[in-house]
Amino acid sequence: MPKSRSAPRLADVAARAGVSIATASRSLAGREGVSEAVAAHVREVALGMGYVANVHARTLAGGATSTVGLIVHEIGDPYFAEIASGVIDVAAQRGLTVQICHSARDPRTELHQIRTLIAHRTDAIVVAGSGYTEPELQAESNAVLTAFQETGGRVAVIGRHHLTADAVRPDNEAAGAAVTAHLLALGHRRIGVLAGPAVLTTVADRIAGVAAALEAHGMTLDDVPVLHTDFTRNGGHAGTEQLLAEHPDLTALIALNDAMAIGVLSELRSRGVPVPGRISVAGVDDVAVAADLAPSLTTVRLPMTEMGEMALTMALKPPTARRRRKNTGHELIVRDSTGPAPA
Amino acid sequence: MPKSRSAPRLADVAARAGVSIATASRSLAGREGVSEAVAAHVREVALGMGYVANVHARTLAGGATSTVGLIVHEIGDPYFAEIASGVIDVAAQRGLTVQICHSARDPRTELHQIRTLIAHRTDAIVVAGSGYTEPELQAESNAVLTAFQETGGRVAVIGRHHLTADAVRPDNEAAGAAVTAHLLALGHRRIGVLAGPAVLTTVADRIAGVAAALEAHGMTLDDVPVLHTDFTRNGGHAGTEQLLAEHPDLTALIALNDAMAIGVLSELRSRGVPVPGRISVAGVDDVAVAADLAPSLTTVRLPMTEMGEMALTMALKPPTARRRRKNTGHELIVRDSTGPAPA
DNA sequence: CTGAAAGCGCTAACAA
DNA sequence: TTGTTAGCGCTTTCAG
Repeated sequence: MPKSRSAPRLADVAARAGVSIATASRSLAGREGVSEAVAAHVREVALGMGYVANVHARTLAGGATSTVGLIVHEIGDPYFAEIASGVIDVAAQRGLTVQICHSARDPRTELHQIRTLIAHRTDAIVVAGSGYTEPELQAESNAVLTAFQETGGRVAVIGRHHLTADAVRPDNEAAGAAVTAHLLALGHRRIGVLAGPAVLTTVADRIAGVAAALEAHGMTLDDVPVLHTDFTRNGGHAGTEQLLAEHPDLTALIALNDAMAIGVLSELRSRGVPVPGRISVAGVDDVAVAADLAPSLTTVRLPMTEMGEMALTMALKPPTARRRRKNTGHELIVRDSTGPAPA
Repeated sequence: MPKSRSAPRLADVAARAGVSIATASRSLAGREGVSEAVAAHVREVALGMGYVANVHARTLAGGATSTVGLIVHEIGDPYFAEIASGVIDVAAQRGLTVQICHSARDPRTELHQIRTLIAHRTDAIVVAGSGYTEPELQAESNAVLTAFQETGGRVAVIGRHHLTADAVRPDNEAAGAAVTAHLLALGHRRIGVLAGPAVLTTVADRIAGVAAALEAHGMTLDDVPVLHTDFTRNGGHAGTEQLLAEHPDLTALIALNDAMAIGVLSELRSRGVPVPGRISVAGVDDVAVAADLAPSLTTVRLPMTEMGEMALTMALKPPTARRRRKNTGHELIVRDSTGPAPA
């Protein structure tokens, strides 16, 4: 790290301005108890010297910290990139900086990253990756985060986690139900579901939504093939191949996120299968490019950027006795990738 | 920030282990001068107490910060998200954490973010956003970064910046030349260029490549309309409209990044213009979705993830007397959005 | 091999 | 209104 020899310190500013470091500190922090004239002078001197307070010293001394942590599965995934964008903007607005870590969809890595963030004494931690259906997988993370909160740390999660913290809850079940209902309304009955790992609550919840919509039409989940693969483009790609091999008569494919849906469309196109003429395709999330695919993708919009904003805003609020919970909205976006079931 | 009362400190570990804090520190840091037996015991006690060193105290005392900074224009842009992914992975591999800031394509904001990162005493700073053609716009940033480097900080930039630092240089000019040559080879002569803000070096360099390729065919930049709009999907969208209004006879459109190209394709599709039948479209970057658009996008691949990896790796190496420079490769990826010029 | 003690730069009582 | 001073938790000489 920088051998801070030579980086101007508060003491240097104080000396140059001819005041004590206490006065300098107050002036720079804009705190009470300094004559405006002196304060202005100090600020000017500091500016002239290019003084920037050492965040570590400030934090250690009990001043406000200034960083928050964000854990995503993978920032290259547009879903998380959009959430991150929201988090970063809210943070910047409040003079905070964001540390981003990858959990790589692995609970052990997630735990490790949580520990890292805690070591950095971030003011708050936002866990944006999906939760896990098995509580044991997050038990240790929960213990660590609970301890963190007991010492004054703030935590917010996005999604359904087995973590004791405030939460932003995407309408996953409603989203799953919405696409399914849409397809059913179009007359589809032979529907295939491409799902991510069953261990993710996001996947489980969306499937629950699918089931609910099916039941409203007198069907059950047993009537539709559900394939669990990676929650990525490749998962959608490979899954389509397998699903169609086993069920060549499917007329619609639901991908439980847009990344998978993109893989589905790609696979279908390379096979020359008309969409939606022969098979309709729908996703969930409404990532930015969904509208630009061809055919444009029917999906359910989840407000990712806003979810990031909400999560950090929530985390930064004074804690309440009870955990807060905030549901997102969702909106079915019908585009060109879905159409009536072929006769 | 966490009222660290109750978060175990080194002193607590030392007390519990029955040693001095100096010994505890050495043991935990794996430093010389402690009997292996004692060291092991201390580590065990620390683990048992869930002890995690306070990064701020450690940094203040002269240890390494273990965080690096990354400045991108906007993380929601896939180009930067992919770079960030590379940076984060390399960082994680070395036990470092990454602070990400948005510069929003504004030099003043960039300067502010650089200051912020320096205040955080990050070990290194990676500036991933494009540079500016006007040196004055980055003069202050350069001064600040130079001072940072003089105090031991490390800096690497991606792109052509007026900043004194190691640099990863995307083959922007070659990329611009490659798409242009490709289109010319297909017989196109009435080519329109959709460019981002002229003030960005990325844009300037890619245009220079376009010019070079044109000249190789006995043409010049004056023979093709160049429109400067936003370096985003919307820029491509709006730009297409304007360019076609003024030059209805164009047979090919070069967008200087894929985000714009996506906007171009979208606009063309909504107008019912056949691509590439009537107009060919090409981009630059090869973001992940380029292959999944319809028609799939002809573009030039720049290894974004790898660029992120290279930049941080470079920044983390011991500094050399001369600035390092590393060029990326590039590869023309011909897909379905380009075809022979209509007769 | 181990411990005591002096800071790192800043904030926040407490004095003046 | 301003200055003095005691830490914040850790690393690192310097003694023992």
